[in-house]
Amino acid sequence: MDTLPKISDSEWEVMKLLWEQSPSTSSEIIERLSQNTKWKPTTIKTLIRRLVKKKAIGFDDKNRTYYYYPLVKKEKFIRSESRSFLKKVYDGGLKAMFANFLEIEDLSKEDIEELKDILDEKKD
Amino acid sequence: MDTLPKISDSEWEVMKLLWEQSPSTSSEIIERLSQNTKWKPTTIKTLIRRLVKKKAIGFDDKNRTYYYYPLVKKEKFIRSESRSFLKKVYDGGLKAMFANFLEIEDLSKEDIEELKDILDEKKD
DNA sequence: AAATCAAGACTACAGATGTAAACTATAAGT
DNA sequence: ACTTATAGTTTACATCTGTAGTCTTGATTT
Repeated sequence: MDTLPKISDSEWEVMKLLWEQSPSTSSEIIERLSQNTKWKPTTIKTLIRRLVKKKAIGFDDKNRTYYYYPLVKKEKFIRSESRSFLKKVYDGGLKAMFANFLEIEDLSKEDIEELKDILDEKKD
Repeated sequence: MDTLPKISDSEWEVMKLLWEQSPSTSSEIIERLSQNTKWKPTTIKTLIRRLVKKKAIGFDDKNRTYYYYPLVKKEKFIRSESRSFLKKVYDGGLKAMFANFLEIEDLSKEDIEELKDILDEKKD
């Protein structure tokens, strides 16, 4: 497929779990999401169902229990999401965006060094 | 105010115009937005109206024509939007985000140097 | 003064989203 | 076999979004 399905903010949480660990059953997903959110199990089931409908995730049916897994690669998603964010908020200005993040986030000296290293690698 | 209103993607386009140039009349906004979008004038008027309702923008009424201007500062918005993006997509991992953007976007050597300078200043 | 135009207000309407309760069917325990 | 717990399905419902048409009213033109 070429066009990535649109994933809502809440659905993202489910995707992130599955990208991190799949296949997972819905109870596992519910279990883990309940730790960080206040969502009721049915809410999470709805999210799962919608992701299936959007073809963002699939599942294997092993005697009545579904094992869910992502159908779209994390990288593709992150890339697309990152691009649209950059465009929407910074009008595509990567440097402006970087500068802004450097200002609004607290960075330790170590972080700063690491970031410089990352930048250096790019300069090859 | 403490809680920023939620601004939709389309509404952002209006905000960006007003942050850049305000006050503006609706015809000016319509005029300028029509260049980059396919929105009908009424669509744009709806966006403006919703932003007023959300208290993201305000207006002065000068004999039947409204002059709109932002009620929330660009910086606050960008900051909040940036933070939630970082959290949602990169789980708050600034370094991961940087590395990823450097991969998918192009930065000139000069840009990289500038960013490193910013980092150095940060290190004070 | 009558007709017309422009700006804003009101109405519309389908699809997405957040949030969840109710229902169903099956597997498992007693 | 009967009850119960469980996973999945259906239904719900208000709000937000994208997208726009219609209506009203004061201003402008003839």
